[in-house]
Amino acid sequence: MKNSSLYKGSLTTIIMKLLEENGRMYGYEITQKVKQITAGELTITEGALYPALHKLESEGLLDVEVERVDNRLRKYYKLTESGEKETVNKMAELEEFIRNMQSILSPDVKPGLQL
Amino acid sequence: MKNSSLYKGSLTTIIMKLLEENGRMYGYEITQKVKQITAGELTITEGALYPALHKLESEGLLDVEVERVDNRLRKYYKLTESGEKETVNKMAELEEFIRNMQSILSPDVKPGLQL
DNA sequence: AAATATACCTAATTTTCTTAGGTATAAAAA
DNA sequence: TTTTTATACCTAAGAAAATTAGGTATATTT
Repeated sequence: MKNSSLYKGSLTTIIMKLLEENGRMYGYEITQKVKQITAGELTITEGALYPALHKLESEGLLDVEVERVDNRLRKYYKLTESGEKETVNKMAELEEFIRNMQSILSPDVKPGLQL
Repeated sequence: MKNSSLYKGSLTTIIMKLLEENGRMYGYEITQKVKQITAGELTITEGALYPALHKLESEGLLDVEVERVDNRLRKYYKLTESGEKETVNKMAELEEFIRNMQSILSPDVKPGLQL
């Protein structure tokens, strides 16, 4: 398999975190940034990315600005105010998720366990 | 939401790791163990669990033994040899996944970055 | 001239999960 | 004693989120 099934359900979180970090980004830029950050280990497919961006926009979490650069279209996305709030929640969920998965991975390091 | 969408795609990994740790377990026991490990934060629903167990069995990764305890049926699952090998892969994938998500979460702590 | 990179998109299908049921026994609470 | 909760299994319909496999178009590199 290319990407492990573990990445299922994480795309929205990834998009919002990148936009929080970088202010505004366009779709293709997001795919390249993820490749770079993960040293090529995670590839965001366009068939997943674009529908996800459109959904976030329709939910009012992202705003779009279309620009023409080098005679090619770019759709820049940025977080709305509501999107920024939701990003905070997403980050808390991600941290909790990682903690819980690490607890399963390392059964002797349970949260709150006295050693 | 009950469980964050981040857990999508992680159920098989969780099941196999628990079976690797505990030798053999039955379905209900798995749901309780996950609740316990995650301090109630993650709830495995039966509608997800049982189909997942049946799929792993049909793929030859799990073996089943049915036992009657207190006049109730229990289906004990354990890893096959092939299942044990696959669990090693799953654990590697989980560790890589966590590393990559942490890289996105903490953009200043990229893997291999000189600090 | 052809291939690769940039940049957007959608539609059909698959995977995985949620929701909402169902059956049955045992123990605890009202 | 009746009802609820816990134990223990199950499935089917639908939703969510992805994969796969296309499509269009321009710019750059081979």
